[in-house]
Amino acid sequence: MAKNVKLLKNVLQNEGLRYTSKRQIVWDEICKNDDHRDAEEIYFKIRQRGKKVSRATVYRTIDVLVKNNLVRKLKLGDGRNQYENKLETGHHDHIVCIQCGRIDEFMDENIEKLQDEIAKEYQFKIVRHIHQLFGLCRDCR
Amino acid sequence: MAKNVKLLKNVLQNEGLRYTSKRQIVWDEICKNDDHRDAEEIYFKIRQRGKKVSRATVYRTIDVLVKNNLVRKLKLGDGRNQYENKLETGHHDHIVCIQCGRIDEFMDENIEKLQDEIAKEYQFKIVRHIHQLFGLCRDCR
DNA sequence: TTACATTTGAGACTCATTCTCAATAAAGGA
DNA sequence: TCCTTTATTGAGAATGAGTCTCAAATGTAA
Repeated sequence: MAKNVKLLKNVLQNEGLRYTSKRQIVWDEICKNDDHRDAEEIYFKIRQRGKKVSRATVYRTIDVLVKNNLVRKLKLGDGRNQYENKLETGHHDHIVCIQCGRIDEFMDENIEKLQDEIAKEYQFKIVRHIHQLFGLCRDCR
Repeated sequence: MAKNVKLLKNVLQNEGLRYTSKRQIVWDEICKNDDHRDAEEIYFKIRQRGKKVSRATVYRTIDVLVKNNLVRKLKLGDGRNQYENKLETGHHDHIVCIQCGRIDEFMDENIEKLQDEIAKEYQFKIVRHIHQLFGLCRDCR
């Protein structure tokens, strides 16, 4: 957990922000779970654990973490955005079951390369991408 | 334009909905432009042309058109969703400039194939996908 | 510990989209 | 054409995720 403290301190320093207990609580909570959760779930889990951080601070902290690459923001386009920590996980995209909500992760080096080629062809300098497959998982089809 | 009438009538029949002048006005407006526009722009353009369709009806009609594959809904995740008609355009994905908002379209058969393989691997039956590249276009980099 | 600047929380606010429900319009028969 | 029934429409209210406000709380440097 000391690693998480250091990571957060770096990010905050980098942004010219203060290291605070509330921010640490939010970042800790996001690290406690490798799944995808929305801001509300994170907010509630924190309260459930007996700590107090306001919804506004949860959102504000997540923004900083996303901007600084500690957290991945998943816009699935229906309702709330989802968040996951990027601690050990390398880059990946998502495959989502539209029935049960299950989210798996995938990563394909070849697709990444093809993307780079497309960017070159269109003369774009890519800074991020979204690649999401939606369908029915093995249990729902 | 007779084609657009027929297409709409088919979709509405298919959905058990009535063919109405308002719905035709919305669909016509979406067909008049091959770009990506949000609901508000479509709504305003219609009023500008001297026709009257309420915002609610614009949204409701677009939903039907999206559901029935006449319109593609683009969720870029910042503010309003965008829509484009799918008339002559085959399947494609989008490459978006985060500076000027420019949206180009791309399509790569190989990426599509790789997606299919991923779906097979994860035992998903894919019904749709989102693939968006975000970056700086040639004029903004 | 002081002095100052930043952060926090509660709830107001935003804004795209959806909902409500009375008024209007389509469809099919007589 | 004129009803009758049923769906559609519009104006504005409601929704809901996320953002903003500002006074109170907390961090920081000296």
